[in-house]
Amino acid sequence: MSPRRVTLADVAKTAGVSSTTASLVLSGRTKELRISRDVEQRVLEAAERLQYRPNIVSVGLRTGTTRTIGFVSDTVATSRLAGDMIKGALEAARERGVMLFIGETEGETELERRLLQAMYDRQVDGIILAAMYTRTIKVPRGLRPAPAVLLNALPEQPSRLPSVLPDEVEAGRAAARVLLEAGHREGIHLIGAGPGPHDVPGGTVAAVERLIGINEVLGAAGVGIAGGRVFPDWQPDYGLAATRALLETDRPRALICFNDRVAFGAYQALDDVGLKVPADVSVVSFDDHPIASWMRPKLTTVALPHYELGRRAVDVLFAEMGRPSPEEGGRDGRTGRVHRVEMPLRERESVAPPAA
Amino acid sequence: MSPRRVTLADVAKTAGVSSTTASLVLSGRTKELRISRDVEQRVLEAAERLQYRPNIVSVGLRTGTTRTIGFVSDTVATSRLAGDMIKGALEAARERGVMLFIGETEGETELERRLLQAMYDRQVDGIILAAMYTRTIKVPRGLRPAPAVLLNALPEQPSRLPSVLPDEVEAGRAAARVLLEAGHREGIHLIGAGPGPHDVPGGTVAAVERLIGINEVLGAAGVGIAGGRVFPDWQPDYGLAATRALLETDRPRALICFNDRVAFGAYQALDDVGLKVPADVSVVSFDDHPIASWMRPKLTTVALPHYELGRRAVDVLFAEMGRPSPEEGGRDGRTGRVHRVEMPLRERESVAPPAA
DNA sequence: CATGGGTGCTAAATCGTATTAGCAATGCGC
DNA sequence: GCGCATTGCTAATACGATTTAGCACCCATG
Repeated sequence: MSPRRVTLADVAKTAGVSSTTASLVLSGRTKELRISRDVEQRVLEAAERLQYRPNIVSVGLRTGTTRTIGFVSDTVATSRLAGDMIKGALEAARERGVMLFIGETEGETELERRLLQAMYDRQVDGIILAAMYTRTIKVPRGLRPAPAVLLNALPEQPSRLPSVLPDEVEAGRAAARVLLEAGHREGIHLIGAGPGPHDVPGGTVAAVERLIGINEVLGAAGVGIAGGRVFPDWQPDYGLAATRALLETDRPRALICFNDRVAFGAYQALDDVGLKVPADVSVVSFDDHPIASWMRPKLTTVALPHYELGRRAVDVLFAEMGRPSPEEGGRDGRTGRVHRVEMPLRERESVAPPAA
Repeated sequence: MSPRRVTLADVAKTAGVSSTTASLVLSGRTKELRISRDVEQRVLEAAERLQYRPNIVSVGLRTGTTRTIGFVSDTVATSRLAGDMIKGALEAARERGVMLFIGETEGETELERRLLQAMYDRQVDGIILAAMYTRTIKVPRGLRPAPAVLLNALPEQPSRLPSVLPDEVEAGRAAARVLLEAGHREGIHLIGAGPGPHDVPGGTVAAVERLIGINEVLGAAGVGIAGGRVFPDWQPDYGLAATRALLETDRPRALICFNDRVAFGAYQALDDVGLKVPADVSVVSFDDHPIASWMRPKLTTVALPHYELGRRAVDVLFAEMGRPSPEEGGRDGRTGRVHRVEMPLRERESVAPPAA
């Protein structure tokens, strides 16, 4: 039989004091409650010797705080990047001595409701509601009982929940800048969205915002976009098909692909017609998926900072937990803050000055 | 102020009974404890109307069971596949009404110890100890307090813990069979391990077992292995380099790559010298990483069943939790069972009969 | 009419901790 | 020698459930 857990009462007994005293000492309140040095030492020593660890379940019952937060996402597994987001959250949580519950909703409202319930039943101190690709989400009703943060998502309806998002507009600017700085002024094509601001796959925030950034920088330099191709899903085969179609009519000098999988497909199409990257065509992309550095030449891309997003979500959640809960009808009912996380440019080998 | 949670006492009061009775009814023990139909109805109705949900923290304190399990892995984020393992575990857990704590050890013993502590402090009912690539691990001391399962890992020292692993030997057989069935009898090269049984990257169980399976099937058919190349890490650039080196001296007819990233590199090397897959060289691989179906031609590979591994780990853990804890010195101290999960072959486009 | 045996419910203890309220002992002023 | 503050600790309660022990009532029995 496994030895029973050491309890506070055990510590108190071996130290020869009441459990009240033991509790006081172990929560470091000896000063304000005038416990003698001697007793303090005895308790600390007993706790150390018995390897005492507070039972968090009990503490949770007593205080209502469990040092636990819930991470609810639509999908964990769709991309390697999702894992990074969890990893970031995990590490930030660990630094604070907090554990993470993980749950997947598969995008189903009913599952989501049940999952949140299960977490509240376990008295989580807060909730991170994450989307695996940046999009707007319906904030579930009954997200009341604990502070919450939206991660990689914006609320469909105005909400007082804060959100943490990649800075996609700036990412768009960065991608455009890379091409400008290499000397590109014409033949710049978009693969995955554009050229118009409404030519985007359904529901993606990323496409819209990246387009804004791209247009802003290119526009300011007096450079036009030669063309753009939208398709429903940013996968390699679509990228391949779209680039192929493009090559039938145009001779692009530079491609802005809306993610690395699309760029992977674009590489294949360029290869098929004998065009070399970057000598003939420069390619810049977004996400920094692992394949970006497996491709030849290695792909220059603006990274989605998934790890950092996860960390920030925990930071913001803690700030949220610290603040007094918004009173009914209080003036704090303004919409939640939007935190933007920088998307770093990874310059590799796929961009070069246009050939003369 | 958020409305206080509904407690069992609230239900009891509105039903006009004691909380003992309410508890009895809600745990379905009305029969054995002779509660009247009438009272039963009143309680159920009250619970329904008040939307009562038991506080699991409280239940946890009272009964010691929290309907929570801990998933401790070395890394979550290294691969897309790791996410699938978590996903499988998550879904299996959800079906049983159990939540998952997630934690990462980064391979550090101290972190692992602290993580397990934190989980035990929260009274988890069981622990899944996972490795992100199949290997032997040192079972941490103090894995005592709750049932545990090894996932994708074998214990270094004999241990009574059960483990769940992909059936790598059979996977090796499958890979060899694919080539044999296509008619390959010679020029079969191994990229990533071999040709000898000890030519494996350090610590990988997968390489050893895959080699066994490959040798068994090829040997039984009287077919020899033309050669093998080991390197420390199964990444694309190593695959590229190894295949390049191979091509300088040999003209292979078929490649067995030890994972898809290696195969990705091998494709590049073959492409460089103008060899076509599968017309000139057949390629078969392991893992079924997403790129396997992005590559052209699509890669035939034996899939690592990560999702299924995750599910099975939960199944096995539950079986473990069901059984009485092994008494000190009981005869149940034999080594834990090893559960093998089938690795399904994904036949795609990279294998063809050898050219005449 | 005391005894005994169901029947249908409840009081109270328990899990391990935090916290409020208060108690005994001491010293001090007057 | 009495009141009063201060010091240093403890008893008791609460958190929200489960579970053990048992109580009150009714009916039948001899």
